[in-house]
Amino acid sequence: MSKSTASQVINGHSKQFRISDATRDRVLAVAAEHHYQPSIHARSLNVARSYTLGLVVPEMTNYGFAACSNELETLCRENGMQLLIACTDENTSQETMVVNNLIQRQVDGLIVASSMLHDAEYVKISQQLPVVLFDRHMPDTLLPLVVCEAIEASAELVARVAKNHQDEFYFLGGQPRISPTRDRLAGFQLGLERAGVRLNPEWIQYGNYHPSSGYEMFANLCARLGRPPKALYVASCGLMEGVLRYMSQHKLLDSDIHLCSFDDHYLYDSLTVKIDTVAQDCRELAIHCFTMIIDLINEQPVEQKQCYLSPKLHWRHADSI
Amino acid sequence: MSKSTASQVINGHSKQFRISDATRDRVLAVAAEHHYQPSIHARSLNVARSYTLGLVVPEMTNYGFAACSNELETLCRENGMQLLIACTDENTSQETMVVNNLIQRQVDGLIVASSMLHDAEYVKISQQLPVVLFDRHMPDTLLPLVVCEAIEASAELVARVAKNHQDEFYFLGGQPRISPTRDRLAGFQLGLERAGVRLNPEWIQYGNYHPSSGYEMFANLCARLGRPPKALYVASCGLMEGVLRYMSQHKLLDSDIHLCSFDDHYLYDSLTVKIDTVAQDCRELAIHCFTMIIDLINEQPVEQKQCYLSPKLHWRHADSI
DNA sequence: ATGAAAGCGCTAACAC
DNA sequence: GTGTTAGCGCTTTCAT
Repeated sequence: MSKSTASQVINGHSKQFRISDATRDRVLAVAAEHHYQPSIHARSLNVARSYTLGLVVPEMTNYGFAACSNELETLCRENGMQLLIACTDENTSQETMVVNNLIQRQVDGLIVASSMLHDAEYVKISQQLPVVLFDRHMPDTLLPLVVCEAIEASAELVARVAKNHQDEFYFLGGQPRISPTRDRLAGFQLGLERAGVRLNPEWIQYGNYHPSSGYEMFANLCARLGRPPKALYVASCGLMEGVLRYMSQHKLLDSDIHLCSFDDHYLYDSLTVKIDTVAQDCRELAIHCFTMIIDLINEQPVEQKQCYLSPKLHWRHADSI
Repeated sequence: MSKSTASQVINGHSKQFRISDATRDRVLAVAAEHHYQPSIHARSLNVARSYTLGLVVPEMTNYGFAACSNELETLCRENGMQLLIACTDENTSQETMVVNNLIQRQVDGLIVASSMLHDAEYVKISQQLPVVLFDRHMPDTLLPLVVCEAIEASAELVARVAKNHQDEFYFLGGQPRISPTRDRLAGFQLGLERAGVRLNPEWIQYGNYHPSSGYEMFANLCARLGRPPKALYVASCGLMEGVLRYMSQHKLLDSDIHLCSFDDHYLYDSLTVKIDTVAQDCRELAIHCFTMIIDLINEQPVEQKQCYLSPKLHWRHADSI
């Protein structure tokens, strides 16, 4: 019994190599008896694949990314792959570093929620290995991507709320040039327009996607107005965290501000402050990312390289419904 | 210039192999020019190390585990290692599977928040590679571990609250036999005792650490009493999620129930319901896990193999202070 | 101070 | 049907 025979059996190629059932069983028996564990590294060295997938996210503590990571981990595990997660802290140079790290570890594919403004880096990388952008995308990029459709959903949310808030409706966003901010702002503007509300440019505030930035922007707003705003659209869950912290510290939680936001969180159900949200479906996002990257890795045709998922609106204000 | 010389230089062993500065620079120049990336798999195959660490957690969506994972990822990255995260869904057979997976990937060490009742499996594994238990531990285990001290902290919390709630004080826990439940219950009992309150065995409810279990236990409790309990200690953040969901659905969020729990969450600051908590420090937990496992991997002496960290109490009720 | 050679454990091509 | 062989890219030992 030789190594190669054993190898074929272990990899389940016994059929196509016409190996007799007898020897196959013998191999399997010996393997089981000796608790044989094939060396992934030797295998990877040979076949030039690592059976790993790289996932790059800003932070794992953000509930949405945690949920996506969790789903992707499950999908990977069920398919004999291992997920390698790396965090960028929303920092582009750190992003470059972690991506290089993952490539050096020879990940078979890369799923990235990028903080970069341009896709240049990933266009180059994608000549080397499959890349799928998710959650965020760069303007005019041709790279495969999976994101939630933010514009129409935000517009719908905002339009309905704006009906009751013609005079003021503020917007807190992250970095102005990345897609989540741009799209959510575009939706916000579109929503106002549809409600027949003329946008006051002073309503728009930019920061970054750290909770502290949400806190700060909201604090500034309150200082400027001398009171909390009457209606506010917050562009993400992380920013909302900061807003809520400020409100809680300043006893504003039962002021009659109309809050709405992109991203849902289960604890929003338990707040006195009602928050209407655009809720992304993380499981769906994860499944699409996974099947797309796997198809790319296996060089199977991908029918739709750019996938926009429809989020659901989650209404919590009685008067919004 | 030969492969071996290059190898020495790349690995920074030029000194101890008495390689001339001239050749060293030449090697480095060529490497840079060709964007040379050493193959981790070839290296791993040779030195029988993968420069990866396995982390096993019940779920990444649990805020505490997400935070710990995030911290550990950063620590690994800063030290040239890669974190491999796997989820068990609180399921012991899945735990066995993911652990085997990680071992097969030849992780250099394993950090585990185990759902198992016994340490047998890990005792065996730890003969093969370093294992550190974290967050949870098995009774009488001698394995290295890093956990938060739960008994004394819970007792302190509960004792103070029980002063005002002599007549009833309920406890919702997870699986009765795993350490988080046992320790937190022990603290609860101790706290009552210190407050001079006699424990009514009916106050104690067990489930598992899924939010749905918290919901269900709380629903049962309300049904039994015909009203929400006056004081309640919830053994974890995940269970509290379920409790809050029930309260929100049944408009109980401004009832005068005194809630307290193990595990803190930033959104608790924004709830009308006040929750006093025992707050674990994830960063500290992560740092201790990391340094311990690295020392074990490098076979350096570990001064303290079982590390109990002191959590902080986070008071939100005015009358508790 | 540098190079040659063996071998880590596996897979794939090819010979028998 | 099964065994032989070469080589994946690296590190380490030993000879020069």
